[in-house]
Amino acid sequence: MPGHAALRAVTTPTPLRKQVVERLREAIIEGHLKPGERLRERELCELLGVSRTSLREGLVELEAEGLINNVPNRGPVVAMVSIKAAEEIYQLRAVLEGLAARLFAKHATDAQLQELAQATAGLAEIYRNFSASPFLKAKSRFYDILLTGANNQLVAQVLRGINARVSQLRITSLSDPSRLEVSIKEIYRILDAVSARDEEAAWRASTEHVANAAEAALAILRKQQKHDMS
Amino acid sequence: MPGHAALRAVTTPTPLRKQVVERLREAIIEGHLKPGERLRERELCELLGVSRTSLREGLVELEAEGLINNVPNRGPVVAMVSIKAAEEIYQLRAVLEGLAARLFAKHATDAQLQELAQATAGLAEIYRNFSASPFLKAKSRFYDILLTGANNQLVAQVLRGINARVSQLRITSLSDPSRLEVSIKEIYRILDAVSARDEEAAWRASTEHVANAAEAALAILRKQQKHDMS
DNA sequence: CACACAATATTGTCATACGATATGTTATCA
DNA sequence: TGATAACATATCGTATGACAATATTGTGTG
Repeated sequence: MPGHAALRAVTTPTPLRKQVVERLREAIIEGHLKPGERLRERELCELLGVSRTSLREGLVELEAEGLINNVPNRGPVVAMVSIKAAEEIYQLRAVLEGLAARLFAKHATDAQLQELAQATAGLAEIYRNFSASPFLKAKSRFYDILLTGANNQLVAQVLRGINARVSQLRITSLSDPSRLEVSIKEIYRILDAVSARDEEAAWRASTEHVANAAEAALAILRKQQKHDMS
Repeated sequence: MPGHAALRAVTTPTPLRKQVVERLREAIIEGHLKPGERLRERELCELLGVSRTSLREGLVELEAEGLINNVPNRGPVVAMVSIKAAEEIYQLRAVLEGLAARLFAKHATDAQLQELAQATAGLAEIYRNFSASPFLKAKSRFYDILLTGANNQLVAQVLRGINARVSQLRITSLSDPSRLEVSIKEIYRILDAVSARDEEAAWRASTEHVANAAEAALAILRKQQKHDMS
């Protein structure tokens, strides 16, 4: 927009609390704060440069998200994701993504369908000359489109919430390279189903995709845990 | 060792923040705080007899739960449940309860199955000489058993969260008396399915039950809204 | 070495303060 | 008069300091 340089976009500065939440969430997902680790308020205040007031409000939000547990009079601890919890997460994810796919098949515009097709093609392309970071980015793009087209913000919100917890495990589709190829095929199945506006097929393809991913991930997790014990 | 935490919980008084959350949540669900109503911190502090610190921490939690919206520099507002939001909630509830029923069919002990049968019988009994409050209590008992037997705490937690939002609508199964009888039949269908350990049937019975309830509730909601406009 | 006990750290809650933004009111001017 | 600018007030976002209650750590004693 030329002219009127004085006009700034109406932008409310992000509240400190939100920034706290974002930075801590990232630190937990990235693994800089490890499961079981205690979080001392004083430390975090200094680290983030905010007052206890804002910090504690942020912690409450993270607790609601399930990323930390609050032990009375001991303060917050980075949540431990047990294998049981991981199973629960995958069970939930399956029906959530299934629902999203079904709703996408029902509601998505043709433009959104096309976007999803492009995203899928991009995913396959990256897979051919593989590289991790772009792959994850492309996958996240796929789900963004899917959730937008599904037109159910609540499902999107819940999915985002539990995804943070899965990320903590750092068990992605990449952990088991042998699954990558079949994983891509499963995604194409989802795309085909929604393209055909076949809700049932979209549901099946999506839930089965998650179930398979869960199987692979949980196998790795169980092996890891056994290893940890020695 | 788990179990210690439970012991401590008995000993320690519930934190003020939690009490704030409970009381406000109840006030919202009961309709004493109405959708769209502004919540002034100062007022609530006096009303609840707590400091702004504790109150605000509670508000953060309620916001995460979706019961209030925070408008920057204007403070929290009791969330408005639009018809669109209600639709989204019912869509989500259907798959969550479906999953719970399926998991119950798979994992529940025989004792839990029997409990569920009793709860269902109790529900039918109350229906015969009807009275609202015990009916709702019995229904909530049914779901408690179902969710316990499903053995997925995450699903239970999410369901509890969104149920608070549905309650806000004060559209219960009671709003449409003509649906009550068929509703009971649907619940028996769920019971029969899980009793037979038939996961697929449990899934179908449960999702269809919610879908039917949604249809009835949304019809009433739409009518209400039309009426509000005049 | 185990155990009691004192010293210290940390959390939960409160009161107070102050700038920034939003709302409401009054004064001013065309 | 009606619109608008200037001002006054309410409320939020954040910070600081305080203090009791509980948890953790360190120390001395039997």
